Amino acid sequence: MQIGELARATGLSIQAIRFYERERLVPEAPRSEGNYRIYGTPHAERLGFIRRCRSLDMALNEIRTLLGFKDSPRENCAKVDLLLDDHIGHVAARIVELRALEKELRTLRDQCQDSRGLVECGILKKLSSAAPHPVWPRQKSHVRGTHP
Amino acid sequence: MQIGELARATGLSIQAIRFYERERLVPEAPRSEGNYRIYGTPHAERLGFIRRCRSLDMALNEIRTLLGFKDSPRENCAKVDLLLDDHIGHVAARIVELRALEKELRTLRDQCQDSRGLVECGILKKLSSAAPHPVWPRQKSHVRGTHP
DNA sequence: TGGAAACCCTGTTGTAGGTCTAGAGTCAAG
DNA sequence: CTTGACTCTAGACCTACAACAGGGTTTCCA
Repeated sequence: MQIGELARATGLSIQAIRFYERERLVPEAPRSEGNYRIYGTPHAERLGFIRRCRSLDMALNEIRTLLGFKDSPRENCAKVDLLLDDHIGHVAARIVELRALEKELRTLRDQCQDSRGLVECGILKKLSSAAPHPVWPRQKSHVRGTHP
Repeated sequence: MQIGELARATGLSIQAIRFYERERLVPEAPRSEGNYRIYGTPHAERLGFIRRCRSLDMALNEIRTLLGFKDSPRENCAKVDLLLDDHIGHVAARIVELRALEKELRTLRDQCQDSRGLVECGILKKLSSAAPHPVWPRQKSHVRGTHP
């Protein structure tokens, strides 16, 4: 199987597959005579695992850890739990943050009565004035905002 | 006012202020004899505006647009509304996504009964098997995930 | 007068998770 | 022999800064 077919099979992009190889999440694929990467089902399965983890929004380092657990099955299952609990915690925290943010944005949005001139635009006025409560220090958490 | 004092006043980092200047979100500050940037209250106000927008998780491009509206007050207030509505939409959509994600993670988490050996770890088993429903194509939306 | 501390400057590199492009090589069909 | 589909590598680009290196400036105190 060449990389294009593998990409279609896994739903990953060709560049993503090469990227994961560079990042050592998957072993280097053997090459054909013409230097094309050749894959088998084990590769496809491992990449499927990665894709499912990514669709759960895990970081590559978390996935790396999980793959390590899979690769050396002497470890304890509890560590997998811990990683997942950790990740769930981050997701839940981000949801709380975003809900507060949405509320604040809707309040701001309601400042605009209708399409009167910009000079009186309540939204810009609010954004220009000092914050009623101290603005939070920018998030340093493991949790991203709303832009990709 | 030097850049450090301005940073303390606005709650931004010094690097962020210089970054916003390079990105032309604020005009270039005049310099002192020793080539230090010198700021006045208009700079502080503009940077405060930017900071409040950032704390609402707006992208720099959205902020640039808002600043443009402020700078040329001939435009219609309705455009500000539209931008904000758009942004609220993205935030709301991300919340929906993250809630589905959290649910899926908790289901996965429940696969682990207790600390039995890795070979039988239900979580890894689930992650290894094909997805029950087709995994969503990776998000291309304007909305970030859970890692910063 | 000299030196330390605190401040500032520019420029470069790194972050996460890839995408996109350029320029070149490979392979099968017509 | 050529076309088109596929692949290769290397490097730039994206966001919104943070961190650092290697220097200059200003001020205070002995």
